[in-house]
Amino acid sequence: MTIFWHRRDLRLEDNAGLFAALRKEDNVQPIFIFDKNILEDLNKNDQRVLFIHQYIQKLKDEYQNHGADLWVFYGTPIEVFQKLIKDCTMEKVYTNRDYEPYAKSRDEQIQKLLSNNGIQLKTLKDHVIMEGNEVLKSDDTPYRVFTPYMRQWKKEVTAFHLKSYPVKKYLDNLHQSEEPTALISLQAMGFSEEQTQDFPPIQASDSIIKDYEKTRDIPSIKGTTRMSVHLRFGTISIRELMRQAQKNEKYYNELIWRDFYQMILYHFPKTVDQSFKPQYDDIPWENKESYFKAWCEGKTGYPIVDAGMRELNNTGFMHNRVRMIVASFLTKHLMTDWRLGEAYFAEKLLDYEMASNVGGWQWAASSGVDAQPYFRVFNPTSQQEKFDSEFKYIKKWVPEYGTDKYPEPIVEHKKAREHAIAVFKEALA
DNA sequence: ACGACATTTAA
DNA sequence: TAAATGTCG
Repeated sequence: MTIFWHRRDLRLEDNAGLFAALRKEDNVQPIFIFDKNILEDLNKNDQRVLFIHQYIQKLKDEYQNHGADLWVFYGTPIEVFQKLIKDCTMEKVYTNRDYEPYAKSRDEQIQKLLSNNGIQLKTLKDHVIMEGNEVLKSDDTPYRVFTPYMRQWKKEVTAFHLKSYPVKKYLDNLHQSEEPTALISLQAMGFSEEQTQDFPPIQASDSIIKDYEKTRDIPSIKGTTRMSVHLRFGTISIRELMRQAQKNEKYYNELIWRDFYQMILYHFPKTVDQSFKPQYDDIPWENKESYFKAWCEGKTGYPIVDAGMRELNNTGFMHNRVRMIVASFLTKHLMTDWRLGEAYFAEKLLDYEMASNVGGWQWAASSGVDAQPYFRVFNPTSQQEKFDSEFKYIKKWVPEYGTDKYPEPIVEHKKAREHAIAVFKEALA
């Protein structure tokens, strides 16, 4: 028997690792593990667990339509594989590569366990178009600036990189099972079954892609594809989306940003909690609790910031333009450590992707790769005038804006800006 | 038996 | 896309 291990690739179609397993082996048994190491740190109403559970059910149904079954486990990966090694005879395990620090160490451990038992672990590229070491500078070191990276990426990409893996042709090689196993319930894992947030459909709208550059920065309209959560959990294939994105270069480039940040996290895993530019770890963040609380609750007195934070708190999503505004506000106006903001997003965002989130926060804090310079501070008022001039987005999330119930600004823009620039300048001198 | 061209395949 | 394989006169 050959095991195929689903992780952040919760789909049958155009799945690199599943394709490789099915083409080269027969008797392929797919599995998924609800990983206790990850789940134990989450709130019990975490909507991501619900999202995964729903798509696992769908995957299981799809496998069953082909006479097979998805085995779903609840435990740590090590425990689960120890049990699998005991219970069935397997020669190989296939899976798709994951570039996050936890995933890398988990996979190293599993590889050791397997090889001690004479089992091979085969990993494939699936989550990105170009992997960490595929697009390098001429001196073979990784790019640190997006634009030259993107140029080189485009030079190297071929139609073949974007081609779908025809998994369907080989589904006969799935291990056939007469009676399907039950799917563990959310309740049994200590999670709520109540869906309080909407999950976007797996469908990038063609009209959104076509008009992307005209509408993507306006948070009051549906101008972005909302594919992030599906890319995060692999319910859509990046290759398929990239092919669609070819219709609009701006959108296509945004997806290259995703490869870029995945590549950066792969090469520089320390950036998860350390500044990419080390001197930025000397910045004396003020981390004033009342400011952070006001930011989290959307009560800063800056309506575009507050609207964003309330959208996040209510829906698990925030429009990308507004993510940049609130991140700049927290790190610069409120002089709060970007790690606190990053952690808050990590807790709240349905589409949370470590590589992009860390990259984005370090960009805002000016500490990252290709970051904005520290003296450039978003002006929340002019951002609002530019991107929500009619207060549509603000009115939706901050209905009391303009009444006496709405708070006064907790900091004054000009003073906060000058203060931040002075502190950054001194710390970096 | 050969080159020109078409089709398939690779991961 | 580029290499390998297939088809045809």
